[in-house]
Amino acid sequence: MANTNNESEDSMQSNDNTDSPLVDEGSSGGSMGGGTVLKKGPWTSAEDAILVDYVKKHGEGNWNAVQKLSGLFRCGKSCRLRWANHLRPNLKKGAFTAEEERLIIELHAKMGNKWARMAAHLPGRTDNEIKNYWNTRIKRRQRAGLPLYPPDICLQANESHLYQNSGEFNGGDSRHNDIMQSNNYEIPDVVFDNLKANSGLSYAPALPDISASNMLTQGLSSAHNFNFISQMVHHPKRLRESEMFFPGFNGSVTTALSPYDQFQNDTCGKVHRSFGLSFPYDPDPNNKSPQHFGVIQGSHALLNGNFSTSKPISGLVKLELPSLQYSDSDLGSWGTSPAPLPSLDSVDTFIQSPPLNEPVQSDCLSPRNSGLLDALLHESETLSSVKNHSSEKSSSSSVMPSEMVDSSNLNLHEAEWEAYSEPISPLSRSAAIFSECTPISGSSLEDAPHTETIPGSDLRADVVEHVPNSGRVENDISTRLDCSRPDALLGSSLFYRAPGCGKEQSSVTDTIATLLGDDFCSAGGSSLSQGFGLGSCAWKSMPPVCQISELP
DNA sequence: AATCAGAACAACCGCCAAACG
DNA sequence: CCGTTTGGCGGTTGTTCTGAT
Repeated sequence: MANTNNESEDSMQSNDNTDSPLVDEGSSGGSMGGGTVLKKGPWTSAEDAILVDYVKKHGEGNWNAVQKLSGLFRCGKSCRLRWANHLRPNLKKGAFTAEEERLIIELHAKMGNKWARMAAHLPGRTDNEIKNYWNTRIKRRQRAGLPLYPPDICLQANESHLYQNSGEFNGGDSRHNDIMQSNNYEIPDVVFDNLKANSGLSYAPALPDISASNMLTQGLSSAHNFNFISQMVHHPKRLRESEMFFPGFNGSVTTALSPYDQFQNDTCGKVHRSFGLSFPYDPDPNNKSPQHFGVIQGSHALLNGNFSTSKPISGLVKLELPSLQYSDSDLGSWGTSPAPLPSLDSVDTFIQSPPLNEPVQSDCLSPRNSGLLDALLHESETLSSVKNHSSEKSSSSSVMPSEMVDSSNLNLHEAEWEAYSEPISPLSRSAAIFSECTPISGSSLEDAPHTETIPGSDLRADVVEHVPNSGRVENDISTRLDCSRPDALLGSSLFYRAPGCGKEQSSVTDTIATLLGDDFCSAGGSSLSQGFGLGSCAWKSMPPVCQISELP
């Protein structure tokens, strides 16, 4: 800040007040605005009072008039910010709740750094709060060597980022590239590097079937996403304006959110499902409702979450590969385990410590923790089967539940997509497009809740069965959400280095090829293979997709 | 008790787009 | 149609607080 001294309005207000409550040049670096010295730096309570009074009298807006009408020596911008972030009524102060945190992550996975939009989904919260929270979280995870998103949604997150890069998401706003980069700064090294370096390792425990399916879905949907993107590329407006991108998501979620309480009760569940992940995502020790995670999401989430001690196995390795191959029983165990999220510190510790052998890691939360090697072997085995099936892909009833779900969902949700899409929105059409890519993830997500009560062993079956049949709105929403993520491709990490959509995409292709080659080839069921194993189908479909995206 | 690192928070800056004249 | 103003958004920076060493 410009001024080092002052008080933060609340605690230090007194000093400034001694003089003119409004102008305190000494402490705050002032700026000349039209000859007047505009105060900068922390606001004093006196200033706040003036601003509040001003808004009461004149209402919000016309912030530049504040100085003239109220005598407050602050620029309009500063006034607006102060009002929006601190003085505005109905502001929710205090730490984010577990639900909010989870929602933020989910939203970020879908939207990227669209703080304002995200704030719209969090009543009483400001974009600045969310931004700060996120940035802090990023730092934390970066430090911990963890991927930006929980394994469950990691791919989704990447997709969203990719999406942004592609320009679709943000309407080609160059700024988003920056955002992406900012986000990616972490992902690339962590995820990407992990992919290559750790291809051999699988972070099996991380993803339960569901999550795996999600990931797969993403991978599968990625192609769709590209298509979507290519179509969407033409939209001149910012993404912001086209929120309908996620008609289902925004609509349902937003509405649900309005009443926060309701949101917590109802929406959360929906959202979680919709995202298909109920990831426990955040290592945040603050999580107040572990039960949440423990149950639905928890089933995967927590456990698979980055936090599970089991995951961190070999350092950064784990990129969150989906492990669909896990036995249901495993899943069940996951779901049931109410274990609290490990703190980041613990994570760090694991990372630093080597571990495959460490029994400790394996056991705790993650189901697969019994051993990475085991997991790898298991995965490799599965992988082989997966590959076989993958060729047949989603359309067929492959072994992969996720795929099944996808295919089923594709048709299933299309109508709903449209329904959710804004009639007005030019993008409504996009909804349909998305619907095509309907993701498995959605299904997985959705099911997560369902499976919640169901024994882990039944989980997969459940997914398969329910998804197609269920016309549940929630499920749909979730599906949409996933679909909505046009950006979705497997990992922004894959793309991040290449600026520009076309380049990115092409680079993606190359990267994919490389990854496939290295990773898939990597002996013994590489974690990647498993990660993409599911997605092997998706990968296969990728090339065409890329080409499409490259089209003008 | 002192120091340091990290987290959390607040505010500013620059850019962009819509609104307005 | 063009230039200016205004509002909004996202990124960055600075300060303070807190916990660990």
